[in-house]
Amino acid sequence: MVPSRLIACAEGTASGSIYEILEGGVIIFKTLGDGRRQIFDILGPGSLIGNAAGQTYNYSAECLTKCRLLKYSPAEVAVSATLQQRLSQQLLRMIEALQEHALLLGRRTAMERIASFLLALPQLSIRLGRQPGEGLLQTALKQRDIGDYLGLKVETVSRNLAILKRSTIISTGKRGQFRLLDMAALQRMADP
Amino acid sequence: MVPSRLIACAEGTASGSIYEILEGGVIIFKTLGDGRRQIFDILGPGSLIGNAAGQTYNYSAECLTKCRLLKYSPAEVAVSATLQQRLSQQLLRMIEALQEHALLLGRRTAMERIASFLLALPQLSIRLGRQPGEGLLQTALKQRDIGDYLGLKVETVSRNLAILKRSTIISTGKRGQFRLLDMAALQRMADP
DNA sequence: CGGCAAGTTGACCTGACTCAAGCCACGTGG
DNA sequence: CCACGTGGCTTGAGTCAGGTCAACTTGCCG
Repeated sequence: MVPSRLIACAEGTASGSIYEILEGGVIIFKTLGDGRRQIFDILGPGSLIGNAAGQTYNYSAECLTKCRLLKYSPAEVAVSATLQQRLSQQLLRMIEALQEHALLLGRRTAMERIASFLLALPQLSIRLGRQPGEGLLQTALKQRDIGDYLGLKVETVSRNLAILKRSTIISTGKRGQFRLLDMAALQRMADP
Repeated sequence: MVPSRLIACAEGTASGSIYEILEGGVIIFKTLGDGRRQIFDILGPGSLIGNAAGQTYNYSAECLTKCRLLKYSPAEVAVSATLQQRLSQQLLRMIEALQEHALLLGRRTAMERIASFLLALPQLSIRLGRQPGEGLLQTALKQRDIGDYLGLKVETVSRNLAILKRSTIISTGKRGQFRLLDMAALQRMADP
């Protein structure tokens, strides 16, 4: 068991072992030379990180919060049928998510992206941890992270959230807390 | 063996069987309600289409040109170890490609996208079929397709290609033919 | 209470989109 | 073989969504 705070694995690192998230949230991303960052997946407890077959990590992973990871060695992976089963299931889920995300990044407007994100929050929130209360969604993502996930700048995220708040489609509590007041409206804004 | 011209499988169609491309090129994409289209992969001979384990196709595939496909039934897939091996290899390749593509769509400028695309053309061109001559790259993609692949409009693609031509970094022949004259410059433009 | 990181807001800028017109390549039929 | 039609490419002018820059506020921790 590996308790970890920050970088789980850097781009280009030799792989083979995989990690299971026991607690906490992890973001999967790539960075460009000049610091531009694109997050393409957000994982929670139960998810596996690292490609068993692959030779090197082609991406970076970082814990959003303190989290507990369980490490499986290549040898362990090789003999465990259930582990392999889970890995390939997760691969499929990841492909599906990435395809949807590519559509979002390539073809949706800022507001459509924000609305999609908010609609996806409930599942994400569940995956990432405790909900603090009825309908109140908690996320460890900072607005910069949300921006890097949606291919937008912080200011754009903040502005669009402000618009949604002003039209009482959502409301916000403390840091990273959202409440979806009008799902139908969000749905309408997310999908043309 | 299934000779096919157009739609290979529509979004939401029940799956189970997979296809191998014997000849021709296939694009993998999703479309938004109002027609916005995002292409996320371009496949050539040797590639497999369709997720074996999945229940439904969550994307569309379309032949770029006349092409020949080989169909495997779910039963065939179930018993063939080599087929399963190839499938999971391709899954990994696809994830890697999708991640790189998400970075491109979310964080790169139009010119960076075009340059990246041109640099990737040689492999793509090989995958998709014959090269007509020394250094001359042929693609069945129309500029609209390139745009839909890179998350850009046709006009933007055309304009940026024009800039590259004017600076003699590339030259173009007939429909869909490119010649890369200054790879180093492209490299510089693609990666910051 | 102080200090710092995160979020908000305004003013301005610009890269990519939109709209529109014209051009070119290619296939078809006379 | 050429005239014509059509779909794809090019180019210009103008617009606008989202980025940039900068100041200010808020929340969070000691």
